[in-house]
Amino acid sequence: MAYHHGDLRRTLLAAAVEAIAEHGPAAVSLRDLARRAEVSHAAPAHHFGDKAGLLTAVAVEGFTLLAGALRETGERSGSYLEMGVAYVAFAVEHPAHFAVMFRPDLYHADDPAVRDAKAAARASLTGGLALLSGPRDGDPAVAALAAWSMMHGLATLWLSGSIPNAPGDDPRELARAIAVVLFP
Amino acid sequence: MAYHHGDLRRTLLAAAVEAIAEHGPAAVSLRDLARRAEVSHAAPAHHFGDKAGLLTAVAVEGFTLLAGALRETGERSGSYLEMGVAYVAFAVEHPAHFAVMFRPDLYHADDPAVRDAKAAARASLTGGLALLSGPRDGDPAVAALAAWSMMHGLATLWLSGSIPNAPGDDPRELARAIAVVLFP
DNA sequence: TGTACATCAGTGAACGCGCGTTCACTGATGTAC
DNA sequence: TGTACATCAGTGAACGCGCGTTCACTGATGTAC
Repeated sequence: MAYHHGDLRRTLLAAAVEAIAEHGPAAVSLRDLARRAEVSHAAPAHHFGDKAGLLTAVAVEGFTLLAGALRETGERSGSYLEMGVAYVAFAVEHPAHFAVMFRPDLYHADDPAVRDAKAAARASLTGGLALLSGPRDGDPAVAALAAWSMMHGLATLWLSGSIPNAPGDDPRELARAIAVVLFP
Repeated sequence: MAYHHGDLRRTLLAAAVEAIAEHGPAAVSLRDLARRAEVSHAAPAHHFGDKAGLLTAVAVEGFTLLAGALRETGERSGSYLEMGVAYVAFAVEHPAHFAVMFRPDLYHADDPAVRDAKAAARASLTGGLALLSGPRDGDPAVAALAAWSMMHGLATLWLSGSIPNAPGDDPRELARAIAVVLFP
């Protein structure tokens, strides 16, 4: 094995995502990541400084992925409802990122990279609001918060296993069904 | 100080809620609780067995409180919408309980007491659906999931500090506003 | 009312473990000449 | 093409810390008689 790994940063990040998916963000240890990546236990600190630095990188990656998925879905489908479905799909497909992103106490939330990525995701989301067809009465900011809350809540409940009697259900289908209740 | 504390179990539970509110459920240690309660570090294990046992007790208390608040609000107001507001109010007033309740990986989710308390909360919630006035088209189970997701999502986003530009806003008011979008 | 005894809540010392952090180091890589 | 040197990624030993768990114990309480 080479002394220089080549892409240890990316490897460690992938190991972190794997570990978070298994045991949650709080249970991640730098030594465990080093073990998974088969490097010395001091190597992760070399790249990320500390645990919060590592989770910051995960959060940045998460918000960037989410922003991209939302924007892409909006452009492709032209549907705000489908953007909501994409939000839930992102959470289900990237549960580790999702778990970190909304735990700002665990990472350096004031890091410029994470602020930028978060802003991009938010811009994708609010930009999609214009796709809602027809005139709606009421504050559009309230409608946006309603939609965000609903999709975020469904994703959270699904990931925690709280939604009953739906073992085979696809969360994307559930998202679509409840989104129709909100925006018939 | 008396050798027998008298109500150490309750004291430890209160200390746990305090510690969880400060550092999250994953960061709780039995030794820290003992320190807060000013007892020997072996005492908590005597009462709860282990950390999961302690968090099980917190979850039971949380679901019981939530079930009571929902039922009481439904009976008093006769409004499904106000029950949704009460859900968010519970989360904001009992953030530690709320944080534990939906992390079943942290406690003994198959414990009968927690199953019962969870079922009671669910019964309060679904019972309130009957309060919705007027005939609604569509599956009532979908409408219930929509409402639950929305309120749960708002609570989660609020607690994580994700809702922007609303420093002085009362989350109960936000809940009421977005609930109206769902059930005009 | 008093005494003996069972029960149980809480103690405190001891253990081994995994953790984050530090630090002098070593091996690989790239660049200047 | 060859050599010298700077840079930096990763090493591995060492440290102190807080943790959960165990276990023989002790002090308080309640009950039987």
